[in-house]
Amino acid sequence: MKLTIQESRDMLREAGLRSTMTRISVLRQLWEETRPVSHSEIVAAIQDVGDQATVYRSLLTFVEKGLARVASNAGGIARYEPVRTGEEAHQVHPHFVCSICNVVFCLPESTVITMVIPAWRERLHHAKLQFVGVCLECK
Amino acid sequence: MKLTIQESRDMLREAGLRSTMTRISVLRQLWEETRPVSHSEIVAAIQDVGDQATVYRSLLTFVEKGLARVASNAGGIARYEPVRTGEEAHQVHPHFVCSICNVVFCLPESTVITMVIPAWRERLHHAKLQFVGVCLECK
DNA sequence: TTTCGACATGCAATTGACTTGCATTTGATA
DNA sequence: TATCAAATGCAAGTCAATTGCATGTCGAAA
Repeated sequence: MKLTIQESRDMLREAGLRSTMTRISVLRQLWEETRPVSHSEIVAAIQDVGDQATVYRSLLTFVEKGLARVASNAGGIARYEPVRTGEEAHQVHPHFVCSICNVVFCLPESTVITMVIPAWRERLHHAKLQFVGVCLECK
Repeated sequence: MKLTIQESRDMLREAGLRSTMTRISVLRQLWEETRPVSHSEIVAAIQDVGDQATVYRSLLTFVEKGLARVASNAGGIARYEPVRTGEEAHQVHPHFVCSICNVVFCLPESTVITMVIPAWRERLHHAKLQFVGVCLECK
């Protein structure tokens, strides 16, 4: 799902952040991808727009402000995805991780059904469900 | 759950590995812990028994041979846990991750109920369920 | 629209977990 | 106990992540 520049500006403003070239580019890139992407992938994708340290700090800020989250740390590499409005905080968002190439992609919500017993629900404000296997490419 | 030295030797032998001081220490340490531990935590725990590179290679080997697995990469740090016999490959093993201090600990299986639709079951040979929140210490 | 201060950036350097090369040592089989 | 593939110790290298600091810029107020 793509984001217009104006939509990006609005989201940043709403989060209390200044609109800068790098931030807009990073945010749009996150929304353009269909899977969680790493810092270096974003740097490569928006090359010439902002330094890697700036991209890094943008991502940190986005996570802090709730515009993005770390979807996975598979293979020791953080992968980010946008937080879309309407997503329940405790909702399980399933990902598939290839144990060979470490690619991460989203699974349809309908792939899994998960329930958390009520006593824990409050304490688990965000859930990550990660399935590890071998992707079709590596197979 | 502790492991005797003899039990450790047996497990290593069964996995086709030589029994060495470092491996026995690492394996026993994994089983002694009640939560997944990082490479550096193990190095600290078994100090004087083996070099960090050896501990590292032991862990890699254990994962390869199915004696251990990476339970989490939270915060970019790999945490290992022993694979106990009888654990189904596709069984969901839930962990709690503190979003502040990154501590990882096991949740009782009964905390969550997860179902994977049959069409995907084969391809998802190992599942990781990770709940992110704030631990009591950080609260 | 200009000014100004806090915020954000670019660059370069550092950290720290992870990983590897290689000479030496050692477990376990013959 | 002789043998040698496997395992180790040491030191060095890799790479993502992180930080310090001087400079640049957004955007609210004048």
